[in-house]
Amino acid sequence: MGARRGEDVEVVTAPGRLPGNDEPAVRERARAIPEAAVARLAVYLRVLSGLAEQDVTTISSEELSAAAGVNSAKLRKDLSYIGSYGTRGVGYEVEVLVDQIERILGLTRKHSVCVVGIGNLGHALANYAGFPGRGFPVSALFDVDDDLIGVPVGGILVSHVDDIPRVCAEREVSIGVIATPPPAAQGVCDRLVSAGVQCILNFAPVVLQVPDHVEVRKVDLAVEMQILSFHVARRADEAANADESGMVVPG
Amino acid sequence: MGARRGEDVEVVTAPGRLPGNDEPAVRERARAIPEAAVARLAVYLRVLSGLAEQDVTTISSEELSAAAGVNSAKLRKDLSYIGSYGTRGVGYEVEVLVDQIERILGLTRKHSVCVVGIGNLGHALANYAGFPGRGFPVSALFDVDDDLIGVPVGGILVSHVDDIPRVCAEREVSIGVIATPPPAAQGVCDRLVSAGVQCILNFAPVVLQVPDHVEVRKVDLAVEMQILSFHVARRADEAANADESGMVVPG
DNA sequence: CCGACTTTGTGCACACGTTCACAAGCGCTA
DNA sequence: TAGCGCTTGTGAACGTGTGCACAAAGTCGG
Ligand SMILES: NC(=O)c1ccc[n+]([C@@H]2O[C@H](COP(=O)([O-])OP(=O)(O)OC[C@H]3O[C@@H](n4cnc5c(N)ncnc54)[C@H](O)[C@@H]3O)[C@@H](O)[C@H]2O)c1
Ligand SMILES: NC(=O)c1ccc[n+]([C@@H]2O[C@H](COP(=O)([O-])OP(=O)(O)OC[C@H]3O[C@@H](n4cnc5c(N)ncnc54)[C@H](O)[C@@H]3O)[C@@H](O)[C@H]2O)c1
Repeated sequence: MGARRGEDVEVVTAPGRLPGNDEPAVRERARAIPEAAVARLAVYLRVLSGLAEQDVTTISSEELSAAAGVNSAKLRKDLSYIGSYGTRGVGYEVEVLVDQIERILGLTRKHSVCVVGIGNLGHALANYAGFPGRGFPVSALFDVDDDLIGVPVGGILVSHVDDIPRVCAEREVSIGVIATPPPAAQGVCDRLVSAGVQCILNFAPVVLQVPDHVEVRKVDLAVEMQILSFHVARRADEAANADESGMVVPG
Repeated sequence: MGARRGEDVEVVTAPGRLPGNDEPAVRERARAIPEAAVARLAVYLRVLSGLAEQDVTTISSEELSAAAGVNSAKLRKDLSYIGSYGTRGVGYEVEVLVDQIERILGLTRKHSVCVVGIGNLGHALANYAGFPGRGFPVSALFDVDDDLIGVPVGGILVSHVDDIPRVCAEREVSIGVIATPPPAAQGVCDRLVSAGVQCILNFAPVVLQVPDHVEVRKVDLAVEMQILSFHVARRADEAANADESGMVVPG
């Protein structure tokens, strides 16, 4: 290994210098769980919760992976990131896995959520029973529309966006959901950040600029649609190519 | 190159044998665009459309990448997958890029969308102006609730799920959006698939089983929240570790 | 107590995706 | 036309994620 090519220019990776760069994700501790694995753990957790309700007490990696729609080796590797809680020759205890995944995902602590922008989407989110049911109580709603302020939606009164700092502090909001029109999103984001919210879920189709310590995830339906569209197009292309090149003309 | 290690076991990649395996994604043609790049192309497209409206005619990879929130090298590589449409020393013509990305994403063709499950979320989706605005006209709505059948939502009458085959064929639906309660999702999915829908966007928190030729994307808000929760927890852990190990106790 | 059988946990190789760094190419100026 | 400065396009290194295949470790029947 090493100097395979003759012109290695002493790549030293600039030890600890790097000015204001992007911080890919993890640097310090090597024992980090891959982001992709975290997303899957959340899925396993949902499947396992369902199984627990059906009084299933034990499950093998093969069965669980089928239910979660993944490869069984991947499932075992994912679970290995959080520890060794299986019994060889038997499988995993459902309850143990639920507890351990919840621990790793930080679900032992409740995370209060606020929704900003109580329009079509905001209403649906505020009324969604799936959040509180999974440890994410919606505890504050915000909008700028005077007709909405003070109105109860899903059992919670809508506050004015100007009150974000106070209300978020009082109700210990740790996750902010942005469901405003695109032009308002960055402004709302800035307010949330200065109110101390460190996690943001953004539905507005804009790229948010945030400081390094804030985690943003976005849900962009148009992008999802376009990815689907791409696959349709690619498939059509392949079919066309197959017709042209490979296929023997019948007759 | 070649036999670096002493025990090369003649890895021949089993020429064309592979029985009924999973087909990871692409195999045949090497000139495939990475999935991750496709998602970003959709984002670039949105940014570029905004620029075009502001009469920006030319943009460099540096500027565009900043606006899209990615590394400029990544942006250039992404664009290189679709061809060479830049001018060295100058940058890219906005209009050209828009056209080319739309071509690759298959957006030259309109993709009719249907929404199944017109509850809280389904209403929001049916009323969402962002879909038709981006080439995805919502052309059919379905539910099982008799009180909803025949009612107009967002200008379209709600049909009964039993009519999925007929209505989807008539209106040439190519993308199905599932917004039903979780237990109904798989059934709805099966109906859509047998009606010939090949792309599905699923909001119900369940793992859908579909044939190989159907493309499914899921939007799972609880999973998104849990990923955010994980990062909060990890951050808290790191802080605690830093306190314990490294930091000098003051005083 | 042993040996057969089952399933986990993981080392390893490969595939995919990201980033760097720079030659190639273009426009502009003299 | 030659030279200069700028930006693209990409080869190659690197890092991350995936999947195979198997040893390790357990259960269970005899
Ligand atoms: N409706 C959908 O199904 C859907 C789907 C995908 C994405 N989105 C995105 O979600 C966002 C909301 O969509 P919608 O359909 O609910 O829009 P909407 O117009 O129905 O609601 C927007 C709400 O935000 C409020 N608002 C405006 N400016 C604000 C500000 N500065 N601070 C706080 N609140 C403010 C408005 O008063 C309104 O109540 C948009 O960005 C949209 O692109 C919506
Ligand atoms: N509301 C949200 O913000 C939100 C967020 C994330 C995920 N989801 C998920 O989206 C789905 C819908 O959520 P919602 O809040 O709109 O629920 P909802 O109960 O308001 O609406 C569900 C609708 O589906 C219809 N339906 C039931 N069975 C059906 C069937 N077999 N075929 C067709 N339609 C059927 C019902 O009549 C109802 O109109 C759920 O799976 C939910 O978990 C919702």
